[in-house]
Amino acid sequence: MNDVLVVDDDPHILKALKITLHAHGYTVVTAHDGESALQCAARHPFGVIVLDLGLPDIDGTTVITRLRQWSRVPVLVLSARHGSDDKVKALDAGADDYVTKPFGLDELLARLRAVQRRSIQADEAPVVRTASFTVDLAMRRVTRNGKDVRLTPTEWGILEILVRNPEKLITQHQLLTEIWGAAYTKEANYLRVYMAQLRRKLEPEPGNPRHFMTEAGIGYRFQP
Amino acid sequence: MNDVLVVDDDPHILKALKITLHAHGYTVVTAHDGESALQCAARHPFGVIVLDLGLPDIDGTTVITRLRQWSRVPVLVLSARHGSDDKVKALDAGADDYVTKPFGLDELLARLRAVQRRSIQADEAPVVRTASFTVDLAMRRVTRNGKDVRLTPTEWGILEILVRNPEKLITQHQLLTEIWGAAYTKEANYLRVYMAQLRRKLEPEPGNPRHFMTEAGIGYRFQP
DNA sequence: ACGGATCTTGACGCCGTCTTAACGTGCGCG
DNA sequence: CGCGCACGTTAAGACGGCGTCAAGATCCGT
Repeated sequence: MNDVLVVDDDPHILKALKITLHAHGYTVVTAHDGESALQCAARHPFGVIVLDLGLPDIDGTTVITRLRQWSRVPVLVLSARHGSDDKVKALDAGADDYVTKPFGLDELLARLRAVQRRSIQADEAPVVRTASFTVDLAMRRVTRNGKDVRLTPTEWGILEILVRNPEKLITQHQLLTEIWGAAYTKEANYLRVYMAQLRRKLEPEPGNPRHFMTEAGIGYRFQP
Repeated sequence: MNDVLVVDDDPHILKALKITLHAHGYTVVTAHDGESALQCAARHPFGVIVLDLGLPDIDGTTVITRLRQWSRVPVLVLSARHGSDDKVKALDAGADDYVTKPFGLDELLARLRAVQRRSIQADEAPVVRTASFTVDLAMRRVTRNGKDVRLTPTEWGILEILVRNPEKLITQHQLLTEIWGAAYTKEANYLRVYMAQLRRKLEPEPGNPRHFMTEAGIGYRFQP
């Protein structure tokens, strides 16, 4: 859902936005008029659409209206016009935000984040599922076979770090400093104790871990 | 859900907004600083909050951050500062839109409509029922076995935050800062006293709580 | 000013969590 | 083959948080 569709008839702005957004981790698709923008949006589900109001073929507000007949994708409008009439029309047509040129790129990025955050919240909670248990980061809750699993604060701390970095190797040093503080980097024993408890509570076979893998001498890795 | 909370320290702007919004069908409540705004928001579910960044007591961005710890109500920020740094901070803290003064009233109204339209899907039932009691957030009333239960202001404050976030774990820190203020984050004792009172008034078995669960070392969770 | 409700504060026993240590196991390396 | 290292497992004691109660202190309406 990090795909963004940028619609503008000015090739310079288009190129600048494409480069900037790409540099910030977005996958960018561009369109230069309203019709192709609508077709693009219909063919591919974007996380957000950046739309210039001054398009050669159809009015930008019309684009929003037609888009809103079947899609709820967040739309951020760009415009050179400062007239509040245009803003009102675009927003009431279904736009989610409105930025007038010239604009700061960091402001645009912040508004993009704000607009996207809302649509994500409306859609789904940050939940991580595995074959044997489910972790709900927002609710701070772990479920296994439909039953809640009771975790102590330390257990949850470790689980959260691992689960937020799936497939990624987390060093013992990282875990120890994050949970206990920088003074405890030598207490690898703590990790062994708590990893054993986590596995006993969450793994189908605590002796043969499938989700909490240990990399000897380095750290641990969470496998969804 | 047409209630709007307007937060501004300038009484003239406050009055002007109140009149204008009221003329357009909104029910308006006003606050003149950050603390009272947060308390207002905790006691009454608003459809949208209009927040000026320049408040006398706490930074507007901080208000948003604290509000976002337990509420998803749409927030529209007003500010005299054109600097994009302020915009970025406010938006990333969780604001939904940002308008710089001076602004057109019709633009503000349009942005209000846009912000509210998005949150419609997320709107919540104002009354929460459990097996043993019923909470009406709008009426500020708790019923048990058909009888009204009398709650003190503090008891209600805690209950409301918990009930507005069903299933979700609320940290002691969140509760203490929202009810007593940021200076009381060490007084976990208060929570124990009031949780005991809430359970005595609402739980079938205060000793074996079924709805107000405590997560040792972290906080509390409301179970409908 | 008075009285009741509400909030603050302290003390106590209980229980869960953390810490720590000891022991067993598997693996690599000399 | 045996030694050492890292890891897994377990258990016991220390520690701190939690629930509970009750006694002041404070707020508020009459």
